Amino acid sequence: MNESVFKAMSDSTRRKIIELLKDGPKTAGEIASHFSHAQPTVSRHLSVLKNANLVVDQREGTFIVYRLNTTILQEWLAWLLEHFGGGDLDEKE
Amino acid sequence: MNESVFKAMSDSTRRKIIELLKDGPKTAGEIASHFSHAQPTVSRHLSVLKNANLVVDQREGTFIVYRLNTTILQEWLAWLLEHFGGGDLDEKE
DNA sequence: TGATTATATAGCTAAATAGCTAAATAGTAA
DNA sequence: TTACTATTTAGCTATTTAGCTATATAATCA
Repeated sequence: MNESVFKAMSDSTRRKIIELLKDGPKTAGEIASHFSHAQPTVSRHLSVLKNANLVVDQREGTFIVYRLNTTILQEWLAWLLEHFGGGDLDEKE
Repeated sequence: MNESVFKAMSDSTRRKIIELLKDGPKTAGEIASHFSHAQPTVSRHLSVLKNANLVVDQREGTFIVYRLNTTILQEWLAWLLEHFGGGDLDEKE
C-alpha cells in the first residue's frame, strides 16, 4: 500500500474533503467554501489528495471539478482490514 | 475519532510494530530488533503508539512488554468503514 | 555498594508539513 | 487586447517529525 495514501488520510481537513466528495463531484471553490482556511491552503490539500491518487480533477471551463477515486479508497480500506482487522486477537495474557 | 490514531498509523515503522504485536506481546527490545533503526528511535515510535492508546506497556523486571490495544485498533477500522467504506459510490459521471 | 542490562528521555539536526499572502496561469467574454 | 473569475503555484514562516548520539532511569545481581 502506497505510503502517500496514509499521509494523505492522516489529515483531518483532507478526510473531510474525501467525505464531501463521497456526496458527488465538486469544484475546488465549492470544496474550499466548506472550510475556514484560505483558498490556496485548500488547493494544497487537494493536490496532496491528487498526488495520492485519491481524487482526480478535470477542468470544466474556468472551474476544476474534483471527484473521488473510489478505487484507491476501497483498496486502502481493504488493505487495512487485511493487515489489522479481523483475526482472533485473543492473546490477552 | 482521535487524530492521534491517524497520525500514529500514518508511519510505516509504526504500522509494522502494530503488525508484530498482532502476533502477541513483545518486549521493547524484541520489537526494536526487527528494525534497522537505533533503539531510541524505535522507543520513540512506541511512545507515539502508546500516546494514541494503540498499545499498552507493562514493566516485567528489566523488560517492558508491549501489547496491542485491539479495542482502539478495531474502533479505528470501524470508524473508517463507517465514514469511507460501503455506500453506492457510483457517481462516475 | 557497583556493575550490568533494558529501556526511556534529552537535546540536537534535517526534512516535511500546514498555514499564510502575493503572483502566476487558464479560461471566458467584452 | 483588456478585464474578470477560478484556481494553482511560489515563497515565506512556524511547527512537527524522524532520525541520531549521549545520558538518565530502573531493575537485577554480585
